[in-house]
Amino acid sequence: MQPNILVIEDEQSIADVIVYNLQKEGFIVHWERDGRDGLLKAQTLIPDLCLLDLMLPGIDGLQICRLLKSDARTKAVPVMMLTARSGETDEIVGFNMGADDYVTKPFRVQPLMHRIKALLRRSDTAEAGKNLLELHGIEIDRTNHAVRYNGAELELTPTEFRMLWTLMSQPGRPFSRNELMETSRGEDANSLERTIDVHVRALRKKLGDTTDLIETVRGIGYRFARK
Amino acid sequence: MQPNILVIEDEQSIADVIVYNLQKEGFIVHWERDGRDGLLKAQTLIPDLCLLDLMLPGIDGLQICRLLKSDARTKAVPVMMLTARSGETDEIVGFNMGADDYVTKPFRVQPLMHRIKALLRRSDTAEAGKNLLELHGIEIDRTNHAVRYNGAELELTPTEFRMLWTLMSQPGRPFSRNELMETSRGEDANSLERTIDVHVRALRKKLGDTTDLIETVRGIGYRFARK
DNA sequence: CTTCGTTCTTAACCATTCATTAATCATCTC
DNA sequence: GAGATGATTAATGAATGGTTAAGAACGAAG
Repeated sequence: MQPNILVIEDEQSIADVIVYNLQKEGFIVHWERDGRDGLLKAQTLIPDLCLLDLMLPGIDGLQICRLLKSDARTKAVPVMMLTARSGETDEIVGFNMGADDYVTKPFRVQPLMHRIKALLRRSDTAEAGKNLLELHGIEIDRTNHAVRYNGAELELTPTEFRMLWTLMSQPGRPFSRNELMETSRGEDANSLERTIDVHVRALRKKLGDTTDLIETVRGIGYRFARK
Repeated sequence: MQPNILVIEDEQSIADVIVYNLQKEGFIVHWERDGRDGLLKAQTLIPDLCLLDLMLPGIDGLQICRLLKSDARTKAVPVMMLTARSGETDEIVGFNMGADDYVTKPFRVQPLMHRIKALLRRSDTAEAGKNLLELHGIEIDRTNHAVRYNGAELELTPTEFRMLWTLMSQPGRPFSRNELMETSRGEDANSLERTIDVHVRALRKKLGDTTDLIETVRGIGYRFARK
């Protein structure tokens, strides 16, 4: 299972450390340095966790957090706040704003990683089934990294697996090729659009070409059939 | 079976809520309000899980946790920390002290219950009750540090043994190389990825190369075959 | 303290699989 | 029908995993 983590942090040096370590832990990492961009990203990507700096250009972290928590789509995304100052109001307000946990700068990396994992674990069990999606006889299981189609196990490559997960996580919603690539590969997703087509082709083939569960939305991208 | 849960918490109001809800879930609940008493209780009772407040009269929670984890009898008891403030170093140390999970106050009851159950589930196979696992003719016995394959005793090195235990504790779930290394070597697992491959290779060889009980999950890690 | 044997790790190399690209064909839209 | 967009295929190169052997680290015994 490789959860998507969105990091919204303007300080390059801090972001670097965080991103590097998250990647080392096997997460797919997305980094936005501006508050507004971060919010937009969160709403399209719907990450598994959002790591959010309190002080940001654009909008400040609290605003973002509040907006995330009041939007039905992102309501369930656990938010970990990164606050510059320890103590006082900032922090307390952080919790009223709906942040699920927070860490004060300066922080050490290892504990931060632990807490991120703990937070993910927490939200996993809380809304059980977040690691298992099922629709149209397709079952995708992130815990066991397995896909079954009408009971039969399918062998997917890592990229295919992540793309299918993305598509199935929001059935009916079309994803641009870029979005698809980013949710499966993270930040540094710079490939030609045809590349994604090839992966879709492979997926369709493995799912059996008969019923097209992955639909093409001309001019936009692809989507998983809702019904 | 009704697991024993030891709650060490000095605030009456909080303890009430926790105890009430745990009982409602069918657990046998023990409550100590003082740190020192709690420690003694833990050592005599050996509960299936210990819910531990960070700030306590007597000894503080971290001390207790550390003592629990350094005592052979209570080493395996999963500890869930209850911390007053998030973000502080206190907490961060909490993980270094060996706590298995933690929750920050104020907490909501339902998620706490979920996480307690999750922690129990996790440690059922991994830690507490079970010291013997059996699957596909392989029998691994932690008390005697012995492995049998179709009756025949296998000679495994310590690392191989721990890795096999980890893998078999959750058949079907793939473990990243990092996870595998951490569970067999502890926190500071700092080795190349090939190192793990070498151990897997050795394990596979000893298990007989014919049927691959340890499966490779490309891009993720390894898992023990579920079926 | 040295020696020996075991176990763990590293490094180097090989094998396989996967992602990407490019090239060509098909289909849709205006 | 022309231009744009998507589908398909095969080729390549990069990423990933497998394997082996050598030597570092550790511990036990002399």
